Amino acid sequence: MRKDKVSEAVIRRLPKYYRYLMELERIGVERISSQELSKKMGIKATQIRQDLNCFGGFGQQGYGYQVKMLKKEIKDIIGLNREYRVILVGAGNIGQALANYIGFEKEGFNIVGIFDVNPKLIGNTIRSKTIMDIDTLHTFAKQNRIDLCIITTPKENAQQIADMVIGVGIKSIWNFAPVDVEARKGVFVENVHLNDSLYTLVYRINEQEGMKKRECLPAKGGE
Amino acid sequence: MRKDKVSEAVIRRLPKYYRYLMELERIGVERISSQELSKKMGIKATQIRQDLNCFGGFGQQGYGYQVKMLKKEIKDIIGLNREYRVILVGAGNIGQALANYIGFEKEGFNIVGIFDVNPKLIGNTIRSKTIMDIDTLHTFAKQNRIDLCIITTPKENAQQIADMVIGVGIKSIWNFAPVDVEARKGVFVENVHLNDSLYTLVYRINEQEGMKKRECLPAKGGE
DNA sequence: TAGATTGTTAATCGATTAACAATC
DNA sequence: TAGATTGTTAATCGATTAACAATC
Repeated sequence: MRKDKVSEAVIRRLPKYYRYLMELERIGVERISSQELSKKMGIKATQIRQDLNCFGGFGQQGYGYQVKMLKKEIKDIIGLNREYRVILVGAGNIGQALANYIGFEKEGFNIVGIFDVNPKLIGNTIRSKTIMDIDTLHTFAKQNRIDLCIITTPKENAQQIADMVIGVGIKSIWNFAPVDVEARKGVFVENVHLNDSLYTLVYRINEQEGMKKRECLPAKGGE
Repeated sequence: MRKDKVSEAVIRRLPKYYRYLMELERIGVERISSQELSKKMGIKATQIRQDLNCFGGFGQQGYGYQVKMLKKEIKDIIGLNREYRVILVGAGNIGQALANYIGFEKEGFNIVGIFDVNPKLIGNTIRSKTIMDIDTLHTFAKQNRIDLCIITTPKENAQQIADMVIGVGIKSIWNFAPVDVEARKGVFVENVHLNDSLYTLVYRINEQEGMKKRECLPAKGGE
């Protein structure tokens, strides 16, 4: 049965389920129990069942889950059963990489406009899409239905771009600039923060080394 | 006082603190209270104090925190007070974007080797670093001290590359391939999963729309 | 039917938040 | 000193996990 509110933690796990189910389907697995899936994914079976039951009872007692069906369900739940019209603002390193990445297109994300300020980039094409002058963004966004805006500008411009595209009615922003883009209620922002990701990794490296040197653990019994 | 174990949640917030403190220092703010910082960051003041006290008492009662000092402390805690020698495997779209991004270099991450299988890429240079044949990776990694390996290969090769670099003693992996790279204890892996990030964003878009259509909320009192 | 495995309730665990004494 | 704000303990909240009845 459906839960009244799906927690952030569950939402974050949905794409992971999708990923594993895609792979299982690809290698021809027909059914899987929460137990088996648990072992593969490294999370508890009971959590899997709990998570899935936020959206419906997709399994069958004594049998498990049909991989194909469950994958399809999760695909629908995430919203990958439709197409998305995407614009990308900032055609630098990361912008170009994302525009070139065909994985997104395969899942229904179509880049319909690429924008930049740099005159050297304007007019160039990425996968047959012309990079347009950022001054034309406002008009373009008004004239075309756009579902999602990717921001890959320097951090100084990110919020300004966000405000502008929100102003013309765009409801979701995938931000790669290293600032937290803010938006009014009803607009969805996902801040990626690659730096942060790297730093947590680096923290762990040093945490271990630090243990020895710093002796920061209050001795808690023997060991 | 230092906590015996710093939770994952706290670790994930450290780079965010660092980011905000960098900005505060840049714009010339000398001191800040947990209350003010709370407002800026959108997290509770009490959580900030709780978090910081995992590592030490950096504040002063009745005054707050010295921005410069606290930034320095967090920088040290994360481990950004030293240099890292990095190799990058997979010089495709994302690999090139990361190799070109100077932000990492500024924080002490030096790319000392770039590798690919593609003969068309091998020999090319990215920021004056030559792309080398992946067959030379094993020898290279043995002969050079390397702190971190960035994997930007297709998903099919990611685990294999990981196993190899772990085999020659590399202790941390920043993986961009859309699979969960596994590693033995003592090796740190950060799986980035850009797709997952996009999908959670997309989920939110549809969640809202879904509300109306599906009527999945059990009516809980009025409204 | 017997065996397996789900869906779901209840218990546990951990993280966030409130409250306040300590102290600058 | 009085006011401000930390550091820290205790309370709350939410997420994970265990347990088991339901059922295929």
